[in-house]
Amino acid sequence: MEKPRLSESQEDYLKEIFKLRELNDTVSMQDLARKLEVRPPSVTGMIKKLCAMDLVEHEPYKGVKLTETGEKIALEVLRHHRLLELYLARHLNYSWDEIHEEAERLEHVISEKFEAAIADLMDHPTHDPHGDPIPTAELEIPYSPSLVPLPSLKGSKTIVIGRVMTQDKDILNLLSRLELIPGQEIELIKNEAAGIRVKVNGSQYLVPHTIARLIWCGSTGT
Amino acid sequence: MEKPRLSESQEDYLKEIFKLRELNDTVSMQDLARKLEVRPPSVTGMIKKLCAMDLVEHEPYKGVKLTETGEKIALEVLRHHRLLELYLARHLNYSWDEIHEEAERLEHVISEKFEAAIADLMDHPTHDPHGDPIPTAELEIPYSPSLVPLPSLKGSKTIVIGRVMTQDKDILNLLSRLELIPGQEIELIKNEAAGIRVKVNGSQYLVPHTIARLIWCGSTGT
DNA sequence: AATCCGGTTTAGTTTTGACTAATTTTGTAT
DNA sequence: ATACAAAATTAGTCAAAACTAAACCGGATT
Repeated sequence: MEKPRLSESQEDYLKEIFKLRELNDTVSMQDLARKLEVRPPSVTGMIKKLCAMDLVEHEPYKGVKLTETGEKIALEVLRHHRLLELYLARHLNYSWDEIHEEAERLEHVISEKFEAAIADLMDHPTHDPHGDPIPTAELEIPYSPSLVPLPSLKGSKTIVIGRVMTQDKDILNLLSRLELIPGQEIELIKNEAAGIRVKVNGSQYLVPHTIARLIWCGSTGT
Repeated sequence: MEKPRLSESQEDYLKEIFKLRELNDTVSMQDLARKLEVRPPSVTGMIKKLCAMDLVEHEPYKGVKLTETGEKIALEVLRHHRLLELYLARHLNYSWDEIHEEAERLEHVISEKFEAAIADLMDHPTHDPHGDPIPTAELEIPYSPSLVPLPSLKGSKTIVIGRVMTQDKDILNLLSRLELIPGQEIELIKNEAAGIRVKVNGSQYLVPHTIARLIWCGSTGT
């Protein structure tokens, strides 16, 4: 099975299927259409092609999942994306909310050489600035400490942010200004009706539930 | 006149027209077809579209040239390309013969932010590793010392390589191994029938005329 | 002046990946 | 059991950018 050259679209489909699978366990045409910003018939059409290439399996009216080969490719793209995000942040002074957009375009065009060069330069990091795991060069997903969404936590304690699961620029921008970013220790004050009250570096905020559920936390380095 | 969003193909056409214009002063469909690795009818077709967008002017059966707007865009792409080449060489340890290929793909997808970031990082360089001038942020072509092709030189003297005008990987690879690269001082020995005899860092080579005419030289820093 | 030939253009086709409109399926609610 | 609504699929269209084959200039040669 030699390696077929995929279009950027096709890579995006595979990547998105992979990411949706992590959350939903069944991936619908509609979810894909929303994420990829295309209409459902376009998705059905593309899925058919990917099916013919043995990159996905499709039960009509049920859902899609990646084949072994499809997942490999998705992980390659994801590795490019996340290495690039970290690289842009660390070496080119990109702010937290700008990195996604640029990486989204670059991920499809960098060579293996480029990938290896920036991975070397950054000492083979395991997580990107949003806390997302970066697949290794062998396309394994690295170990991550177990995390839970902020709203699921009870009582009041000190925790650390592990991952922020959105790529919405405005939300990211807001969170970065509040320093609600991976690695940050925060103090859980109270779970109120309107949101979750937290203390960050001395400042106290009420984080609305809609935003709080995007923030995944773990216990502080014990 | 608002800024139209161009496809990568279209950017390549404009860039190539600009580069050919520097050499030939009239740009034929065939030259373009060769450079872009496309058939002549494809060129005619695309030129028509670019004409309709007021990016080029076309005298049928004569040739094309860029309009003001078209040239601006060509210079933008060229700036991206040449900044990227230098960046890859300086910061990601790319070898001299690898940079062109990668820059060729990246030039179309990097943002203004990326461009500015690497330009800053490198202190706003004026020439890329091949000695080609890098258009400024304002899209002016920077001053370059005047150069002449190696075969046009008579007598025996010491000169400095200013520019190597090819992007053929094999030739670049050869030249870099002989250290025949911009900035290098070389000693002109003799213009023979088979080529030009030069001395570089103590080693003497016979450079065939086909290759010698790609090497442009200036006088050593007086 | 007529011819010829290389370069250019026209005409028509293909592929890719989107779209809309119409139809079909599936699961749920009556 | 039937009907309905949401989701998925089919059928057919469009635009971009390439292609081939065929027709068409226009400058050099005779």
